[in-house]
Amino acid sequence: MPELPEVETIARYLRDGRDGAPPLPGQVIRTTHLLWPRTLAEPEPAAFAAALPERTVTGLGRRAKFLRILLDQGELVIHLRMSGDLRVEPDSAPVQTHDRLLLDFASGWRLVFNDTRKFGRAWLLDDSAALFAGLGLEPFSKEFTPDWLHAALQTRRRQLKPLLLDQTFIAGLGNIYTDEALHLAGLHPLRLADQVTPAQAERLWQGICTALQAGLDAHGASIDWVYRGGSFQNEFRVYGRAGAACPVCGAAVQRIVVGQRGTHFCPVCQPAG
DNA sequence: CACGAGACCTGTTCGC
DNA sequence: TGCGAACAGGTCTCGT
Repeated sequence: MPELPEVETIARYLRDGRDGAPPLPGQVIRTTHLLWPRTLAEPEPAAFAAALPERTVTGLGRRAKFLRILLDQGELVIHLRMSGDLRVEPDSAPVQTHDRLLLDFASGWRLVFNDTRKFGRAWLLDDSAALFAGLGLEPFSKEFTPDWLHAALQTRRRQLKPLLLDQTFIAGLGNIYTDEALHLAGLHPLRLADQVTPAQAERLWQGICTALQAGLDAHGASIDWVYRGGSFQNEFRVYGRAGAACPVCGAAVQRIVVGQRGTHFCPVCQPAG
């Protein structure tokens, strides 16, 4: 579920507090409960349980789709993958189906990592540099420019859709925002990267920035049974709209499969070749 | 280097 | 109504 805008939205909620729940910074961990061992990528469960009590949350952050819970010593990194979600509630609240990891704070509040499909992972690290090594540029960084994008595209001979999903190229795009960005740019998802002109690269850069910012402004997208209050799903131009009218030209949105991912585009606004 | 298939998981929706 | 297939916001690994 979560792409950059969703993870960033969750990080902001955790940092600032929401719906009566307190901000996480300042919270002191009292104890942990690991309900599904494979959710913990590192370290071993015993070391994890022994290390966290008494540590204090000092801040929240995000790198790519990784959520960073900074501690007075080290940090807890969480990747929500397809179905993960985080919530803050009193530690007296009943454990829910698919809850995988609980952090109980001395204040009586609790952070819960819920993850239906069990793809999500958590790492307790002294230093996250190694985990983040190899990730591509952040789309909201000053280094991400039309010129950089055009030059980077020239070095790859890949279809745009899978390339934009590649986290070592640009970090944070997922299936929704990639389809939306390509539609905004008027570029076919199967176009080859090294055939993109400077003008087209600039449109793609703008499409990526516009789609991600719109997602952030809407507090992310909420679909199906995973709901967090975001509303970007109401603004989808092509994602999940196969057969419906393109908002620009009215043609029927097409769905194809690229790299095993559903891919949505307008055949008129995003011509092949 | 690029690509496709399979794995990891559970749940919902679709088609017959 | 029942039941299997297809599909879902992600990423890793392996074989070609």
